[in-house]
Amino acid sequence: MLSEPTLAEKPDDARLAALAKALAHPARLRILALLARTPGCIGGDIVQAVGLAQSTVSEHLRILKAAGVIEGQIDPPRVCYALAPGALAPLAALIGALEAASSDPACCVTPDKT
Amino acid sequence: MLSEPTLAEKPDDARLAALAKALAHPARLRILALLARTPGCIGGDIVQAVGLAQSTVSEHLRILKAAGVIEGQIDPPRVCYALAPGALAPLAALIGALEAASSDPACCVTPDKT
DNA sequence: ATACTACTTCGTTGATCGACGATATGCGTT
DNA sequence: AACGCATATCGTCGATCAACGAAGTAGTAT
Repeated sequence: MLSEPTLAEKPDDARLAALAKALAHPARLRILALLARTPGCIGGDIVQAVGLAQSTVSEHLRILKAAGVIEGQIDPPRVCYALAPGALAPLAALIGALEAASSDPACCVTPDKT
Repeated sequence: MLSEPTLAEKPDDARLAALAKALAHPARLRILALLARTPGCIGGDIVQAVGLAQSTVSEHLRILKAAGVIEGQIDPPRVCYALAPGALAPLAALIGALEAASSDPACCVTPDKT
């Protein structure tokens, strides 16, 4: 008998949660904003702009790369980072759907008790 | 002398990061999806749909409320939950801007070395 | 008053995160 | 070969997260 899918049966949720987690730190948002206005940023420039230790920034960049949000092209000894096209589209679609649903005026209709 | 703002001087980043963090768990995404298609959900229904312990779901609901993503209307002894209109608009705007920037073909232009 | 329901909070546990300095790695230059 | 540069990784520490069962809280019904 088929039951309603549990949490573990919705891989999309885990993927979207991972995307959201990549954005869930101010430093990573700052890095993304920098890459948005300066395509092709060098790691050292990012370290300067963010104001954290080089190893910390490197870790944040690693997290963003692992989530597929940015790409890094090696130009030894530097790495040239850029936003990955379309990487956030699934999250954009999710949030768009939630925003559309939240505008529905039928929220919180309490059942008639008479 | 004014320097480039550091991380701590961009409160928007922290707020947007907090919004993203609220979405950074599959269970919370599942709850939001449920509320999107069933406005006005009772806590007990959410517990059944998510498949976690009641106290765990309560904690996730608390996190979503604290982030302002959902609202809860008390109808004793139940609570009626719904998506908060416009709560994710700032995150939608951020992601939209990043997506627009990532489509820019000027990515990773390496400086001419001659 | 008590009993029940639904939800919130607490305490615990193990896992994960984010900061850093120190160190390792890979590449190009000399 | 050695050196320098830029980046990646490691180890550590304190903080935070997410799961649970148990206990607490608030409102309603009897």
